[in-house]
Amino acid sequence: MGVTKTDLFTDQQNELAKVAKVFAHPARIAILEYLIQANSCINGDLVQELGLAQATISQHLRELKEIGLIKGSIEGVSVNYCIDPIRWAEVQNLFQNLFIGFPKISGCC
Amino acid sequence: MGVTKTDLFTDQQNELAKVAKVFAHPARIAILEYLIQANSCINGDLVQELGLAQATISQHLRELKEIGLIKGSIEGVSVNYCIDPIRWAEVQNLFQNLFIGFPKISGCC
DNA sequence: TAATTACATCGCAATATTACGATAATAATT
DNA sequence: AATTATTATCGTAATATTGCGATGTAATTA
Repeated sequence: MGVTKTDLFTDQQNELAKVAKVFAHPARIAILEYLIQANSCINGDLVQELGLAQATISQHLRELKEIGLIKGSIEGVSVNYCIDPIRWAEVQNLFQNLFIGFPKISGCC
Repeated sequence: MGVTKTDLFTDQQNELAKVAKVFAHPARIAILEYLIQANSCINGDLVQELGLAQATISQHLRELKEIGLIKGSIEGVSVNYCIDPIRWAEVQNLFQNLFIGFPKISGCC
């Protein structure tokens, strides 16, 4: 079928999966890492940096924006993107909460 | 096209994206959360718990196994699955390293 | 050995993702 | 107003993912 049965799962599970999906592409990881070190950048910078077409970068930026990880502000003729620190911490906690649920002490099998 | 241009990115970026893809489905999150609280379980438990078909659960288990997050050991006629603590910590670090790269102090835009 | 139990794999249909050329939209510049 | 620069959106082709019935496989039991 190809359609996820979201009604079978909790809101938290669906939310974490949706966020993880945004991290599930190396171009979006690369964009985030570039934003971390550059603090902010425009679409054209990323086209230069990553070697993907402008339309493709724009599409990845939209997905990052839709999940709230980045924000864009119009800066003259271009759009300045940067990480949203609030959302960033929120997403960090989402993953953290899953990981700390399994303490490494318990060697089961 | 539909095929990711992995050659444009670093091994680390591709690895993190590949791991994130495994987390990018609520059923796999649910399986991991179930394993955290139950310590170990068999395929049939998850079919009962999640309400997906046996073949579907088996497929999700394979993806979790392929990335190394879980291990399965034959237990009579069934297979006992549990989280691999070593790999779990490794994956936790992969995400952690990305998140701590952006300290929340820097309010940019 | 035949039947049973539990899981993996195959094959398929429905849907989603990825990449990009073409084109539209918006703001600055001439 | 026309041009330029930058980004967003549309449409499309190629590929990937999701879910499940059907079938295969391996170990246990009758």
